[in-house]
Amino acid sequence: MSQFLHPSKEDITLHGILNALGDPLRMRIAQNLLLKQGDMSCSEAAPCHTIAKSTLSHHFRILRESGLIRTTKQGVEHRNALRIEDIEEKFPGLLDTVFKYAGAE
Amino acid sequence: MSQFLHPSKEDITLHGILNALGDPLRMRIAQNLLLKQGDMSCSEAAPCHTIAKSTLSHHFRILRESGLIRTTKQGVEHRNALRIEDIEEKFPGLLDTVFKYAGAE
DNA sequence: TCAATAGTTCGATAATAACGAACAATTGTA
DNA sequence: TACAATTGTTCGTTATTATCGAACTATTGA
Repeated sequence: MSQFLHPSKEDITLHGILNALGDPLRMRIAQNLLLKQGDMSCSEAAPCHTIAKSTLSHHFRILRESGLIRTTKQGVEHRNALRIEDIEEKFPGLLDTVFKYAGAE
Repeated sequence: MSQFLHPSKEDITLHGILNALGDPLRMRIAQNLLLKQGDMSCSEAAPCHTIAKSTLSHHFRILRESGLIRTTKQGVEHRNALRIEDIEEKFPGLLDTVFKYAGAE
C-alpha cells in the first residue's frame, strides 16, 4: 500500500537514471541522500530553500519514477532514500562511478 | 577555425554528459559513434530515418555542446566522433561504465 | 550554371518545467 | 473534539524547451 509509484528493479532504465542525474538540482539531491546514508525528508534533502516546493516535489517525482530513490511516508514527512542496492544489482558500479565525479559541480 | 562550438576539455561537466546521454535518441547516436570507432555523418549516426532532420540537428548540437562529440566539416557532410580521450581524461571510466549498460535499451 | 546532397536556421505549435495558491494528510495542542 | 502548524501534492498559469516542416547555406558533381 505504498502511496508512491516506484518502478520495480527490473523496470529501471539506464536513460531514466542518467536523465534523473543529468539535472544539476536532482544531482545535488541525490548527493545529499548519498552522504546521509539514510533517508531524508524532501525539504531536508533539498539543495536550497529558494526553490518552490511544488518544483521540488516535481523533481522528487522524477527521481522516484526513474527508480533512483524510494519514498515512504512517515508522519507528516516523506522520507527519501537512494535505492543503492537495486541500482547496484541492475547496473553494477554505475553509481560509484557517477558519484565519484559529482562532487565538485 | 572550427565552425562548431565545442567546449574545451576542462569545461565539460558531468551533468552535461549525463543530460546528453539521458535522452534515448542521443544515447543511440552515441552508441552508433562508439561502435563505428570513427567519425560518422549526422544521418549515418541517426538511429532512425523518421525523425526530422531539424530535430536531429538539435540533438547533435546538444551532444556537441556537452562535449561528448566533436564535429568537423568534410565536404558537404558533418563528421561526428566521440571525444573519448577527453572524457576519459576528465572522467576516467565513466564512458566504459555507461556504455556497458547502454546496449540493451 | 544548375541540380543534388547534408545540415542549419527560422517560425509555429506541442510538450515540459517553474511558480504561487489552494488543497490533503498528519501531528500536536488546547 | 476542534484547530493551528507542518509537509508535501495538485492545480492553473506562464515560461522554457522540443519537434516539425519550410526556407536557407554550403559543398559537390554534372
